[in-house]
Amino acid sequence: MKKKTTIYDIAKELNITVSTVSRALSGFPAISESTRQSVIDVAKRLNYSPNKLASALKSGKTYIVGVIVPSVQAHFFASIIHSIEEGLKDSGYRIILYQSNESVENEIKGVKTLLEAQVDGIMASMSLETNEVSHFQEIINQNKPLILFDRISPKLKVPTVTLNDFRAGFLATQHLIDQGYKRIAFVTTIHQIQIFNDRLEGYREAMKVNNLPVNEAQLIFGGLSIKDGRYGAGRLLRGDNMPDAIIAGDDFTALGVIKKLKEVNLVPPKIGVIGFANEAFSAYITPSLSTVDQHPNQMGQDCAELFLQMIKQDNPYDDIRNVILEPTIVERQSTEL
Amino acid sequence: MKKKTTIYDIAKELNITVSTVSRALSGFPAISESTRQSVIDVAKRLNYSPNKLASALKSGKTYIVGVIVPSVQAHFFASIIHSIEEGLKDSGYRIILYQSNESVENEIKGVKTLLEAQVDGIMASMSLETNEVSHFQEIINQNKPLILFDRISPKLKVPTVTLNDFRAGFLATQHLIDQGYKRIAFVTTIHQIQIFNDRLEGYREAMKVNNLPVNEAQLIFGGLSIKDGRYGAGRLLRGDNMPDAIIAGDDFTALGVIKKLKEVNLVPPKIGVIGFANEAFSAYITPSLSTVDQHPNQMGQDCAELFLQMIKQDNPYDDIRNVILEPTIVERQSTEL
DNA sequence: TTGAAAGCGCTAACAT
DNA sequence: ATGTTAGCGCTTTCAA
Repeated sequence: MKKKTTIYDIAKELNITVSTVSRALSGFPAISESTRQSVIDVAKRLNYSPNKLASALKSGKTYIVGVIVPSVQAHFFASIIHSIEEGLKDSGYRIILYQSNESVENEIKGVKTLLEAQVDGIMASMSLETNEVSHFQEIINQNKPLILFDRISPKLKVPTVTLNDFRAGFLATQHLIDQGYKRIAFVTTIHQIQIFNDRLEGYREAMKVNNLPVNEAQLIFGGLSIKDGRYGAGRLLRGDNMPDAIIAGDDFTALGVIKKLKEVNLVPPKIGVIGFANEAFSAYITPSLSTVDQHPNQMGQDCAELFLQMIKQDNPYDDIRNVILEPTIVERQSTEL
Repeated sequence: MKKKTTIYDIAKELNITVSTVSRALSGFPAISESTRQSVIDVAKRLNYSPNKLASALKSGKTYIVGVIVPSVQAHFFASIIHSIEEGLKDSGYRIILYQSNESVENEIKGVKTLLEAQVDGIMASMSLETNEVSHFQEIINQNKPLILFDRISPKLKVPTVTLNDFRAGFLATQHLIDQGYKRIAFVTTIHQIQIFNDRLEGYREAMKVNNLPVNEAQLIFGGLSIKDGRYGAGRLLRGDNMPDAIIAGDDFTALGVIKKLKEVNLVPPKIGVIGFANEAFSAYITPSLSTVDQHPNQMGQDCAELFLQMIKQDNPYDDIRNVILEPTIVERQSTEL
């Protein structure tokens, strides 16, 4: 391995100084076209590759944004990440990904790691476990942009991009009611995450305006996963006054619910099932799953925009915007009574 | 925003020098327990957070590994990433993700970006478009570990982790034959990627040892996606001597094939369908999809191990190991004649 | 056990 | 248009 070329090597080669080289390479205007060209030529010949670490250390800007998500395995988050990248790429910002795997501990470690890596800002969606948010506060203290999306906390006064989750819960419920379902159960998470509470409230509201009773025994609080869906459905089947429809906390949970229902020959839409997130598989399972589209691509795009705006301001938290997207119902077979 | 605390602030506070602070913080042995403790106390009090950029610049090690994958949206790659993280975390290495989105151009940009960010090594799975591999050569020239997984190139003499893809193709075919299928078609990619060629060769071999003819008109070379699967199945249906089973290049393609077959009432297993990768949805579609498990978790773990071994050696390319995993057939309804 | 000092590769204010 | 120079925050050799 030959030692890496630096701007000093280029400077020596051309008998000029490093500052000239630096300027030539970074597109500084006040420089003669001929020097610029020769610098670029020599750089190419010596196979020069800039050390962004050094430049970042000096300039204080890494052009890297940290993104923290519960998991990339959910199509929902994968899509958001994709559009964040898309929305950022023209401005030269890159992202570095950190997965919390739904653990606060990992999330705290993530914030720490990203901050130590001197990222220029952080975008995050919280883990299910997250109650306490002081680790995020540190980002704000450093006056670096923090943007929360989807799973946010009201304790943090930062720009956010979310779905109107109350409305999402309302629409999902109203859709079931419109299809003729009446005894509607809800299988959701036990964790105190705002968006899940909002959805539940939306559900209550829809039941109320339609003069339908909410059977509190049919609100199942557990986890969100295929397994939890099976379990939740099982409990509902064993209870009195069986529901005729089930709203599941997300599409994975809905999948578990459906599996359980199939086993006891109550294949949807015999019992209606609707989920949230419009996962990749939801259109392809049988029966296909009705769900609520949360517009991940729009979310990612908005995150990117908010970030770009924040770094333009002298104080990123001068003008805190909270973007709220409207959910869309995706009607499929599982609710097609 | 108060200025960030540095080791100088801590040093001043305690009337010692930065070198002592640095040593105290990095677990240097020859230091008195009392100084170490007071340094740690003050660091905490001043809310010190190390600048890894500076430390990396000086030490030449970022403890970051770049990972390049075609897309995180495929469960297969998401699983690999997850186990790479898992396998690396005890050694203090973090990963930064780069998606090529199946474009060579992006892939080249990815290598460049990661190298400029001074990552300590790179793990990559190539885009479908990649033929020319000189951009990867640069990593080797810098004497940094490069590990290729799944989609590799024989042009690069580096450690690899792959599936025995010849065997995968063979087993998939043999499975169909064992189920009683005889006229077996293959829908795969037009791109010259080794693993896809190997699978095709495995298929040919299995047909041969079973004395079954290969109908060259029933080898469809196109893309790999739901859309491509539909298209491929369509072409096969319109041809003479319709196949009684179809091997699809991956599970997404298989999904497209199944959708098309359902439309014409040839629901698998009436026509057998098998895919590759055991995607998340494959168990849940109807009929559930038989597929080839490529052991992504094992792959990720092996990548991490190879990397850890490479950085331990003085020359990372001293002892090039090529790990080959054995595929496993996952039998489901789509081939259950 | 601790200190002094050089320097990683780059940028940018100031000077010419 | 180009040069000089002082760091960014840290690690590490050498000396004490």
